[in-house]
Amino acid sequence: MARKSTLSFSARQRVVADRLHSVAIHLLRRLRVKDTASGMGPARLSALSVLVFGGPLSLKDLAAAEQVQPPTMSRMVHGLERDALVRREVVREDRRKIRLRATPKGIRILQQGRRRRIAYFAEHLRNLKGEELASLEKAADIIHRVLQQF
Amino acid sequence: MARKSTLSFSARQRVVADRLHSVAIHLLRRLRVKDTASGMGPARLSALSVLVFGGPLSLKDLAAAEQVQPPTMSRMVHGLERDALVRREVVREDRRKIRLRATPKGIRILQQGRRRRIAYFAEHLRNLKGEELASLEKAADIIHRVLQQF
DNA sequence: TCCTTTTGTTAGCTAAGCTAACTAATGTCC
DNA sequence: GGACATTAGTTAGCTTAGCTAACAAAAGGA
Repeated sequence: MARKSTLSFSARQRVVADRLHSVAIHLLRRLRVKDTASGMGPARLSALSVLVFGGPLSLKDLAAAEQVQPPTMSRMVHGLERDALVRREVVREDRRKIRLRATPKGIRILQQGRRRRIAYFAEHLRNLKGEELASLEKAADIIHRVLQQF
Repeated sequence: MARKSTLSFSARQRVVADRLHSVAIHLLRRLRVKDTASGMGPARLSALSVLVFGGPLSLKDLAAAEQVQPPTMSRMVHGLERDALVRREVVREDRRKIRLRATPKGIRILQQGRRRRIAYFAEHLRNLKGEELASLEKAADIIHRVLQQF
């Protein structure tokens, strides 16, 4: 532990960033296994989750939220509509736009998948002590705050 | 804070799992932006990183590490070879197998990309207090340990 | 030797990413 | 009101990444 004090402050930030980056990647890689049950690819799941948790959006806004170009989202929405997970509504004030909304079926399927992931992860937290769980909770809050100022 | 004590232990595990899951997704989504500079898709970056940090592997093992089927990895390796990021070596003891190894160019490009991501993330940790940084570090260790028993 | 298993590839499909070029609706300026 | 520019979404056509099925070649074992 003595070595820690020899690290400059900014080097320590890099170390922490590196470790969190690494565990985030590996965590999501493990949890991804549970998504195959939904029958949807990760891109669709992610787009659908934006609509479910963030409310209706235009195609352009949804594309931006997913960091994807409009044509890509256009086709993804087609697939989601075909499977009745999303429906489009006309926007009377601006008839160029479309309003994309998750259907009840879309909401249900997404939440089931989410529950599967969370349950699987929570399983593996069972052996942690209460104090360790508290550490994780605190870290989640800190990262959440950090992300807001990105 | 009083409400916390009304949660059962397993409910608290689910809450923590949910929050960590959520911040992990959003963190990686932000950092992904920096990967466009590498000119490689996420699948290639990820496969290459396994070779760089984990050493040479057979195609089958690399496919398993990436949770992908052998034909998928076969094509990905072709692309990586074409760009001289990976090379294949014969395994004299078993001539069915190939040994995949990252080239110096592959190593360099991957490490540059990784540095970009880490630096970008570390930037945003600058405003944290030392105590908060320590919380994040502790959490990363705990998650790392949890992942090992998946 | 002959059969089985293992490793990797090929063929052919779908989904997901991109840019370029288009249509339709809206906004602006005279 | 008409001409032009801007904005929203789609279409076309390309690449990459995922899959299964079917195959070839090497290794292993009866």
